[in-house]
Amino acid sequence: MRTNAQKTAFPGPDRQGLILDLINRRQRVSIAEICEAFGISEATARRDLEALDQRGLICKVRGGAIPARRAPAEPPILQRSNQHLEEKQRIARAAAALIQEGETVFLGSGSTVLELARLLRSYNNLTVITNSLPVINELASSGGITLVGLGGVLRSTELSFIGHITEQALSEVRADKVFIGIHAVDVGEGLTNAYLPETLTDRAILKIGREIIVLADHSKCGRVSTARVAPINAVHTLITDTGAPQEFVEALRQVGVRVILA
Amino acid sequence: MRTNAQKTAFPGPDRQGLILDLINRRQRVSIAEICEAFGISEATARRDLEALDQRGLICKVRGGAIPARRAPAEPPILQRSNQHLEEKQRIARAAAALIQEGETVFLGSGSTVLELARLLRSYNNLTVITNSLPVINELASSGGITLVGLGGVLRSTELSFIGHITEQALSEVRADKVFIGIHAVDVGEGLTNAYLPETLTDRAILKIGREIIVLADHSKCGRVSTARVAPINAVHTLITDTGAPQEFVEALRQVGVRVILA
DNA sequence: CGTACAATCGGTCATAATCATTCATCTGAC
DNA sequence: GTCAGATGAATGATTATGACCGATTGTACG
Repeated sequence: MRTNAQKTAFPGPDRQGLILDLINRRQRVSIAEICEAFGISEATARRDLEALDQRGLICKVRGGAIPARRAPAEPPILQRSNQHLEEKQRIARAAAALIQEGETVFLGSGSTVLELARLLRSYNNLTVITNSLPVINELASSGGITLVGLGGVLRSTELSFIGHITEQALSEVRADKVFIGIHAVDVGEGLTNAYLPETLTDRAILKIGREIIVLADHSKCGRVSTARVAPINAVHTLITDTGAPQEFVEALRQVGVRVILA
Repeated sequence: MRTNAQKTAFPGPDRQGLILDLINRRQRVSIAEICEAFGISEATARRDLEALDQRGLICKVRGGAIPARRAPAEPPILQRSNQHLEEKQRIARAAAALIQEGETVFLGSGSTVLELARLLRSYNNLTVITNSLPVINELASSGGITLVGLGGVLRSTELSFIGHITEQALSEVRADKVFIGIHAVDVGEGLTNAYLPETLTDRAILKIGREIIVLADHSKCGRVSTARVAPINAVHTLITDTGAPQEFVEALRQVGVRVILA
């Protein structure tokens, strides 16, 4: 009866999904650009933005819309992730090079590990276990990855799950490789963190993997923090950047830790 | 039960399989295209889509249908979540009114429950347990809420955690009130969902709370879906909107379910 | 500092497409 | 023949859309 099919447009709600993608990609999109891109009127574009804004997916501003930094709206981790960003990305690339398809890997919390997660989005046939909420968000929509979240009590400053629920879940899983960030690494004191309640969870994490790989930029090297997590010989591989003190790298290698300089 | 085969080339259920293939191949198919392709009326095309949607194989959108599972960006929850948005928000407000500070509540997955989570952001001294990633993101930055994530394997179409890790974590927690959405509610068949593997997790969820509160807009009422989750007497309270059929509400009250019309 | 101008916004309204529902008909099975 | 399920047409309800208009906001200019 009706043969209007070749109407190029995307009716209704699923156009909103495309608009959302557009906004997330371009960071800022004007009403006029949306009208042009989809061949719709200003009123409709406005309504779409209104609907997306209602659901908190974007943030309307005068003249258009910007992404709603909400899920990955990280308080402290956001500030930190810009420090040493270059080094962190290099470290993440070196870490990704250690991962093969078909493997099961654990990713811990921290901004460097998050960079690693970003690189894994396009992988196929990979199982990722994590207790980091930003990592989960980063990989949630990746079709090729089986994502296992650990659960537990959310520590809101770090956006990671910790506690006995986390530890119990850890006892149910195993990983080929464990990638964690750490607050401080020292040859004598080993791995140390700033937050005591997290220690037990960190120790449980170290037990689930055959190979422990620590990601730490040079600002963490040779430092000692409050809470002891594990001795240095728990670490198989440390990936850091070329800014790490030469003698620190040497000392680590002396005690049998493989050190990769990215 | 075996069907007929008449003048049309592709009778009944067989045709639905072909439609499913078509949708999966083309990503988006309009009603009119289906009518043309199979030589059937608009009404029949609609019925086929309805049947496929009920089984969770596709996702109906205005003007046609799209595949249920698709990698890019936000999954069907996005498409679905602005249908009946007004009703959902009213239902969410009625649900929030049942929550007092100091309580521990469980929030399930689904768009209506997500609206409830949005209302809880400003609460103080509240413990929220959830297996829904959107709910976690919504409440992650809320200082007054202790947030317990359940972990498990992430089901990417619904962004919820399911599986035996989830169920084990559930055995560790208890909640004063359990709020869940559901795909379909019927007096005789009770609660039913579209996705079979989720059933065990849903049942485990029902066990952790003293009071089970189901949130379902009127489009879910009197419907039956594929997988049985629980009989109707497992539900203590149903919150729906005023669009629910009067006789449905009456029948529920007859069997002892408290019904709140928002 | 205030005014004028333009862009943008939020709302109403009419229109057309789409949807859900009902009812009558058809087909094949028993 | 009777029956159940499937189908198609018709109907009223719902939704998406675009045009219009007054209100609001931002900005340039005197």
